[in-house]
Amino acid sequence: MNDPSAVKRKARRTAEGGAAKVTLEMVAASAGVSAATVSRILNGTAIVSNDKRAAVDEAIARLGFVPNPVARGLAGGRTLSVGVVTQAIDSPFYGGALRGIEDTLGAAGYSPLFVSGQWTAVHEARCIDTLRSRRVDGVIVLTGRLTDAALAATARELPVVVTGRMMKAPNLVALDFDNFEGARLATHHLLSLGHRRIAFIAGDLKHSDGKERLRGYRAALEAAGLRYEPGLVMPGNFTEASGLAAVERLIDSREAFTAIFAANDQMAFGAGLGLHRRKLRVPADVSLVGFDDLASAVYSIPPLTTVHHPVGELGQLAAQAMLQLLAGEAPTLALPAPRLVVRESTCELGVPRRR
Amino acid sequence: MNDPSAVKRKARRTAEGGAAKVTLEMVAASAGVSAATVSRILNGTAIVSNDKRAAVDEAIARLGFVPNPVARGLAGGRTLSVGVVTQAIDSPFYGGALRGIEDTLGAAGYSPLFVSGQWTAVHEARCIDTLRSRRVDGVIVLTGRLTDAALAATARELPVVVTGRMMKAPNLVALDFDNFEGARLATHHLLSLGHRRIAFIAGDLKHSDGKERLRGYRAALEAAGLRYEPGLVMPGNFTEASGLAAVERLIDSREAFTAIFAANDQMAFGAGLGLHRRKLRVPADVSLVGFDDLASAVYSIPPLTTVHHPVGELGQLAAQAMLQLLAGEAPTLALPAPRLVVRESTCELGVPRRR
DNA sequence: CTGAAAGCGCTTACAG
DNA sequence: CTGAAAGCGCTTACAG
Repeated sequence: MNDPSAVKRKARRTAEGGAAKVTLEMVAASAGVSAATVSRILNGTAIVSNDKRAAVDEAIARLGFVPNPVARGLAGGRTLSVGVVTQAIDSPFYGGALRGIEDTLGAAGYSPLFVSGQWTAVHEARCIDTLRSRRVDGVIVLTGRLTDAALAATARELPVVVTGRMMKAPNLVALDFDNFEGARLATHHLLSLGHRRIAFIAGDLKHSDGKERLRGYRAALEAAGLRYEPGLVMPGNFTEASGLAAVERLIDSREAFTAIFAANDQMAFGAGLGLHRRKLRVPADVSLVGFDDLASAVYSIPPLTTVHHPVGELGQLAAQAMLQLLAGEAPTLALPAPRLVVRESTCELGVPRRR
Repeated sequence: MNDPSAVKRKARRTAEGGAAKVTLEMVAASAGVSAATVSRILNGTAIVSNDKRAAVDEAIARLGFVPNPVARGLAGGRTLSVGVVTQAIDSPFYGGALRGIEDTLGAAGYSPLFVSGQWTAVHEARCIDTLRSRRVDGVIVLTGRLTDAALAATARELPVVVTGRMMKAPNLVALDFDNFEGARLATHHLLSLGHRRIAFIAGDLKHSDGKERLRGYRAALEAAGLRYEPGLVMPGNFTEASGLAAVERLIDSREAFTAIFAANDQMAFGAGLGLHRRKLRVPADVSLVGFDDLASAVYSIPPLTTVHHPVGELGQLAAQAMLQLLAGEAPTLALPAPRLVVRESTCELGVPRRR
C-alpha cells in the first residue's frame, strides 16, 4: 500500500464497483493473523488453533468476505468448476441430466460449465479445449462422438466422467445405462399383450444406445420364439421427423404390424403423428412404445408407454463420481436399472379399448 | 527461475500435466520482446510495429500458446465470461434462448455461465452472487422474479440484460416480447374462424407475460364486440397439469365453449389431454390454440396452432446487447414481432374437418 | 512504439 | 501451529 499508483488504482476500482471488494488480506489484517492462516482455515488445509480460527471466522462474517475463485484458480490450480460437455444445451433428453449435475455439483461448492458439442467430434474436441483453457478441475461428457482413445487421453490431464458408453481408463469413470435390458422390457411388454408383429424404429446405429436397443428388441423376440424380421425394422435417427417417416414407410410397405416400438420417445411422437395422419388409432389399432420417458411423454395423446431412463439420477451420479475422483476416492456407483412405465399407448391385441 | 523450489514445483506440475503449459512469458522470450508487448498484441491494446508483431505471431503459432483466461481475469478484471440466469436449465421454453446465447457469445470469444434460478427471487439473488464471485463480465437474466430495483442495483456493478420485462436503468437493457399482441393475434384467429365462445386458460398472473396475454385475449374479444366473460377464463400456472385441470373445471362448469386459447403451449398440451379424456375431438369439437411454439408443438396430436415466440432470436439479441454493453456501445435492438403459426388444432366453427 | 515493474487475490512449500 | 515470501500468468499505468 505504499505504492501511490496502486492506491490510486484501488480507489478508482472501489468507486466504480460500488461495495469495495473484501480480500483475504483484509480479513487477515482485521483478525490479526497472516494471509496464510486465513487461507488454511478456508481450505481446511492444516490444523489451526481455536482462538485464531474464531478470530478469523468472526472477521470473515463481519466483513462479508467471499473468496475470489479466479484468484484461487490461478494460485491453487483448482477452480472449483467442472466442465460439462452436452450435445445441445436445449436437448429435451439431456435437460434432466444437466439439472442433476448442477444440483449435485452445487451442493459441493462446484460450478458446472456447460458447453454444447453439437453431436460432432470436432466440436466436442473444441469444447474440451475451451474447458481446459478455463482451467476446469474435471470434465463430464454426456455421450458424444469422441473416441474412447480421445477420452482416455484427456483423462491423462484431468478426471473424466463419461455417460452412455462402457470403457475403462485410469482417472476416468464410465456410466452406462442398460439400454439392452430396457429395450428387452419394452418388447416383452408388447409380446405379453399378445402382439406378434412388432415393428421397430431404430435409432442411430452408429451409437451404442442405438445398437443396444435394437439388440434388446431382437433378443426379446427370439426369446419368445419369434423370428427377427428385417421388414419390420425401420431406420431412424432419434428425431421426431425420422419417426414420422419410418411409420409412413412401414405402412407403405404393406407389412402387417399391430405394434411399434420406437427406440426413443421423440421418434415415438413422430410415429404417433404418422399413425394419426393415416387414421390409425393408438392403441386401438396400433400399440406404441417409446424409450426415455421424456417429461412430455406424460401429456402426449395418448400418454406414452415407455422405458424410464433416469437421466436426472444419471446426472447426479456422474457429478458424484466426479466429486469422488476430485477427492482422490474410488467412485462407487449404483447404476439405476431400466423400468417400464405403462401408460395408455399400449393395449392387448384384439381387445381394443374404447376411447 | 533462480528459486530452486519454484523450479521443483514447475517440474512436478509439468510431469503431471503432460504437455507443458506454454505461458505468455515463454512466447515473449521466444520472440525477443517483453511480456507487455505480447499482451498488447493479444488484446489489440496498442499499436505495435509490424516486425515485432510478426515475430510474436510466429512464436504463438510455433509454441501453440493459448492465453490463460483465469490469469487474464485476475489481472485484467475481465474474464470473457457472462453469467446467464435461467429459471431451469432443462426448461423446454428457455432451451432455445440458451442456445442462441451460447452461439452468439461463443462467436465473440465469450463463454456463458448458466445457472438456474428455480423461479424464486432468493435463488436468483444467490445465482447472481455466485456469478459475481466468478467475476463474470456481465449478466443476462431470463425473466425471473427479481424486482426491477434489484436488477437496477446489480446493473450498478456490471452490465445487465434482462428479458421478459420492460424497464429502464443505466447500464441495463430490457428486451421484451409483445405478449399482448401475440395473444391478440391468437384470439383474433379463433374469432375469424367464427368462434364466439372462446375459453382462456390463463398463465401466472403475477407475471407480466401472464398478465399481457390475458389482456390481449380480452382486447381482441372486445374489439370484436364481444363481452369478456369471467366464466370462460380459467386460472393456470403455465404447467401441463394446470392446463389439464383447467379443462376439467371448464367442462364441469357446463359453460358452453367451442374453442380454447391457452396462455402457453404446455398448458395447451394439458388441455389437449383433458379434451381427449372427455371424448372431445380437436379441432372437430373444440379448436385449441397455444402460445410459444415449443419444438414439440409440431408433433403434438394434432399439431398445435400457436403463437411463435422466437426464443432463439431473443437469446441471440440478448447476447448481442450484452456484447454491445461490454464494448461500451449503445445497444441497438430490433425486437422480433409475434407471428401466428396455423397448424391443425383449429378449424372453422360449424365446419368440422373429418379426421 | 516498447519495457520494467507492480499488482490482481489467492496458495503453498519452507522454515521456524 | 503459523508467518514471510514467492509464485500462479496475465495486464496496465508509468516512463521513456
